[in-house]
Amino acid sequence: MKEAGVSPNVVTYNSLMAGATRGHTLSKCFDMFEVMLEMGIVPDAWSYNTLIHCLFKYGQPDEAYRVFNDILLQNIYPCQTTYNIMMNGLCRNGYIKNALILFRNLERHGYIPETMTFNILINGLCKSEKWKDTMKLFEELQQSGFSPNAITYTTLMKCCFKHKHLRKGLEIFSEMKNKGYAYDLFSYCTVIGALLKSGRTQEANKYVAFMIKIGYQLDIASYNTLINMHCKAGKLENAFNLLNVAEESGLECDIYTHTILIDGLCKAGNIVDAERHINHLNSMGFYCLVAFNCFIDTLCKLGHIDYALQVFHSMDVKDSFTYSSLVHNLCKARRYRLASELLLSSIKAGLKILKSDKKAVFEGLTLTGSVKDVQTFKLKVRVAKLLNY
DNA sequence: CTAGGGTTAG
Repeated sequence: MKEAGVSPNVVTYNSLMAGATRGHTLSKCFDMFEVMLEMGIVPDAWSYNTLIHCLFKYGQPDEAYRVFNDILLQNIYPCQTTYNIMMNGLCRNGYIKNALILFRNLERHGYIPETMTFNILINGLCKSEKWKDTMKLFEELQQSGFSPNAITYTTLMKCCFKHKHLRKGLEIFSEMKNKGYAYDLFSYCTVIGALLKSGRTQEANKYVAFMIKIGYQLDIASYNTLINMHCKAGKLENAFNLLNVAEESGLECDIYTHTILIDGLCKAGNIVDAERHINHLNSMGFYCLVAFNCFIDTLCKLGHIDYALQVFHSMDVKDSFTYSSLVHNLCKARRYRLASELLLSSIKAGLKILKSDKKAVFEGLTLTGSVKDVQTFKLKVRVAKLLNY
């Protein structure tokens, strides 16, 4: 543009800011905003929307809120999108309450929310495990004059599946189909994924058949779902064949693809290839925590707990799955002392622990340790929890 | 410029 003698305007810089946000750089987005100011170009609502979105996306809710307040003081009027971005950003940074307060305040000032606004809040409520409030808002959406769409239904379904309400989730899928929103690839992947996870292979196959019949252009996420289906059935060869099909159609496999295949290899008992695949990923600079978790869990189940511990200690990042697999399997192997130490470490790391793991450790210690040991351990757990909250 | 899908433990 510069060479052609064309001067950039506000739209040019808005585009650059949006691109920077997608390309994962907060600083670049800011740079573009500043260059725009230096050039004497006046930012518009779009510029601020993008800036606010970028700040939320990269975990700076306070700054985002400051920018929002700044524009209220200027002559720039926030639009529907501004408010949507605010509510979405608040939800994603753990401020669902504030998002709802903003929503209700806006309503009082005559703001009419659209389907997307509801979807943002429904998603936020789902993620913060508030099922009743979620359904209340869903009711509100239906009475608002706007209609729920495929995104609304998929969000609700995923929330059901996450909380093991498989039947309720399938009911929502039926409702969605009856209302004519079923021609949607995302919703099929959600349903199939949930069925596979709960071991309902037959039903999963049924929906896969529907999905194929509709004739969607499959993307990598849907291929991952199908590859997972073959892995769960123990048909590794089919899984790898499908991987080839995906790659031949120009798709690039991602971290999910690798993880699904590694888990498939593990579950098929092929720990040699699973480890090879993990090392291959590492050598390319990918650290895949979930794949490590699958590997550790399988090692434990096959009785190689000490090797699992070795892998565990070599890991830079661990999560509740990593700890839980080891704690559970150490208990099964009656190695309660070590299990209790790991359980304590995970609490200290601020991770969520399973009731079943805690129970197994307590019962194991009670069975094999002295009463004093058990009491000391309980005290340590309590202290660790207090320090976390 | 903003909303939904796909991977692991129990």
